[in-house]
Amino acid sequence: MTRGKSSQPTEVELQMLAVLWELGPSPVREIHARLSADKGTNYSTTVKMLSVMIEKGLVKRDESVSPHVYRAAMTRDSAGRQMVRNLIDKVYDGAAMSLVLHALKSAKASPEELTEVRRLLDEMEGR
Amino acid sequence: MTRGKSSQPTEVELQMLAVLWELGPSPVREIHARLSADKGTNYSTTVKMLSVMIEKGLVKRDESVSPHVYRAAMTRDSAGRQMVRNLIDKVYDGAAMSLVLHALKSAKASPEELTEVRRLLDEMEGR
DNA sequence: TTAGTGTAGCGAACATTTTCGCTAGTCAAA
DNA sequence: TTTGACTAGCGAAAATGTTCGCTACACTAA
Repeated sequence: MTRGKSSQPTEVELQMLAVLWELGPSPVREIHARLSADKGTNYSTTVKMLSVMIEKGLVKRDESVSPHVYRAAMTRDSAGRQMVRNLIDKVYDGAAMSLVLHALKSAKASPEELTEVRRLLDEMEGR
Repeated sequence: MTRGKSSQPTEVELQMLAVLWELGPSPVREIHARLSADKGTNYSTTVKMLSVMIEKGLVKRDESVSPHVYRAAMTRDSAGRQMVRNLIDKVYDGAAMSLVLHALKSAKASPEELTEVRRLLDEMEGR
């Protein structure tokens, strides 16, 4: 039971979560449809992955309805925040701004979004 | 389906790279010293990891000197950019700004850094 | 009832990553 | 030359992650 480490979702787990974030709570069938579309994996694989993820607490399941309904245990935002924090620590050695710059450069942002970033900057500078 | 494969460094590989980025080109001995300090792994493990990473092209080795000298094949910046791009795709579904906002929020930025971000924003808005 | 269809789960094969034991080469001090 | 310390590398075990085959149960149309 030496659990306790808040490990990041693995590659496939993340793929799974992405589907769930996109579809919202769904039965295996639908999740699998999306997954097999770009990976061609077996239905059993999807079921198994889901069950592994339940054990890890990454997804929740509603068993009260006929085809059980699965949903992501965390929102896209909170997973994102967690992974950003992780990336900042591991790669940028805590220098979050480096990551911000990289992200900005790899983006095609709308004016509204840029305005939002600007607003947050103002806030941080205490204006 | 041509799926581009940009296999990200694994957990331990990233840890290794981080040490290399911090120390600069170094012999195994020094790399191992850092690593075992926070992981307690064996010397052989460090050597092996390094050799695996050479095969994957993640590190380079200078064999012309007595204790061979290893260095990261990519800079912290370029690895960072790659991983940011990956994170944006996988988690934020292409919405880079969401990541920027998360990163900003988890940061304690210096005025200089904020100014730099602002400058980049101006540039992007074509001012 | 029975055949057929969709859902759930288990255990094991397989793949990849991480760890280490053991062997061997080099170099220099005794 | 022998010994001991350090360096390098190989192969395989251990750990983790991914895939699937096979079984079983529930439901419903005939």
